[in-house]
Amino acid sequence: MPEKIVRTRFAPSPTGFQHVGGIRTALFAWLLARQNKGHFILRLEDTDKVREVEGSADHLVKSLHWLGLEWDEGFDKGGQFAPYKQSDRLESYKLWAQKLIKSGRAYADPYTQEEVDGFRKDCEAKKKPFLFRDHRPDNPPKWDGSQPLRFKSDPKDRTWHDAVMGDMHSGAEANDDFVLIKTDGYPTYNFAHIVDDAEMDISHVIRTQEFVSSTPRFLDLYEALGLKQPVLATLPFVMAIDGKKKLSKRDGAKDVLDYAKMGILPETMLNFLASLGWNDGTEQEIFSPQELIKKFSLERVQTSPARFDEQRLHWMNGMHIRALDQDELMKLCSDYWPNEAKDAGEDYKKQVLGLVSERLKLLSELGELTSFFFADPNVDDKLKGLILGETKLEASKAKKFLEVSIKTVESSDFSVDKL
RNA sequence: GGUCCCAUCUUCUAACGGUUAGGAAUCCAGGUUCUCAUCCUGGCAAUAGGAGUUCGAUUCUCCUUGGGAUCACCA
Repeated sequence: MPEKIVRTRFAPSPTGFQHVGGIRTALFAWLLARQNKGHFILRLEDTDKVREVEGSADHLVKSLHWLGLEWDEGFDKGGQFAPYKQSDRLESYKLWAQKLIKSGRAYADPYTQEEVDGFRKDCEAKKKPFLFRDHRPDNPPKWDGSQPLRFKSDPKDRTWHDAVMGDMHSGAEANDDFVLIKTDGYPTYNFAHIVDDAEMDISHVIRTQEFVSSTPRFLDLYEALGLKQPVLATLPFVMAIDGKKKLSKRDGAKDVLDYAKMGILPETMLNFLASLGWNDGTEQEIFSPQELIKKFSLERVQTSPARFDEQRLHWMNGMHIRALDQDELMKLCSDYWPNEAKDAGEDYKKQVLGLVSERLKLLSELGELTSFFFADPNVDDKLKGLILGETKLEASKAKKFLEVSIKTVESSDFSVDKL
């Protein structure tokens, strides 16, 4: 039997920029696909029209391009299972929904929003967990799209295997009747991603921990739809610097392209993100993208969360900068020269770069590190006046200026305290 | 509150049930380099707590504690 081809996907929703946590998920999915000569698919999960942010898709494409995480099929370039944008796939979801209705596994939710909220509050007051299925209507109306379509869950104990987390289990409480199709006609994530993964023949679903608690529902849905479940791989969170919360935009996570602006190299970012939750078991710390592809394995992914430590990122960037040859570095630096250097010749700049490349951690440091190579220093007139009694500094006087300065410094008590 | 996940230095992490618990970032002390940086040497620093299994537990089991996630017509 031929080994099934590995097909992984990255499926963000267009709600703004990509932060490094999301990118790490993309990276691991990409690594797995590349390692197995499989396909990496970029899908856009744009079913929440309220949260959608203009320009997100372009920004996403730009971010992945910068990192070199190229995809084989995607919402912007098509492919065998196009379209790859959920809002273009509504017919598919309706078809699968009809199947569920026919088999008695989906029903129209007859309640108003207020009624459901009432049920919920009731349970809260009684300190009981709220389960929609306790309010399942006996004779639901025929679904006409004006009501939410709900999944009729099959609550039971479930066990499953996660390629990273190992054996997992959950009780029947984890299953409930969730919404499949909203009243705006769009499917929910819970429904849409299952349908898409199946139709796009995704072999490995890689995502972060927040979905663990919904996994029993996904399993329920696979069963009801008669679909084979893909390999599930759950990644630990990338935590914010303070280590208290998963990294998120709300708590100040940075746009991955901000790191590009700072002069973090893409290979540094990939290396660093890979090191957050994965290592090859040796003491090697610096990996090229090619080495990552070769050595990555889901089995060696951690189960515990890691913090995003920028200090370590900067160190790693220095290591990657030093691994470049001067010509490559020269090319990358082109946007980072100080204003003073705009009239300087390439050869001169190259020499300057040679002098500072050893100490560069971020390309954006190039300006302050080199500006004095391109401009005469600005000597404070007041200081000159103080020492020489005059403010004009000609070549003949410069020597005297320095001599006096040295004497002044030497004769003073040049100690930390005095300073 | 229900359900679920997690737990080694400050941080990222290594350790077939047997190691003086290793490496890396940071910090400190030296050395090399006319400065800085690079580089080299050394140092500080951890198995959350308690039971159990075992000749032996960072590793397996249970409890406690702590942290996190999720309980939406968001993903």
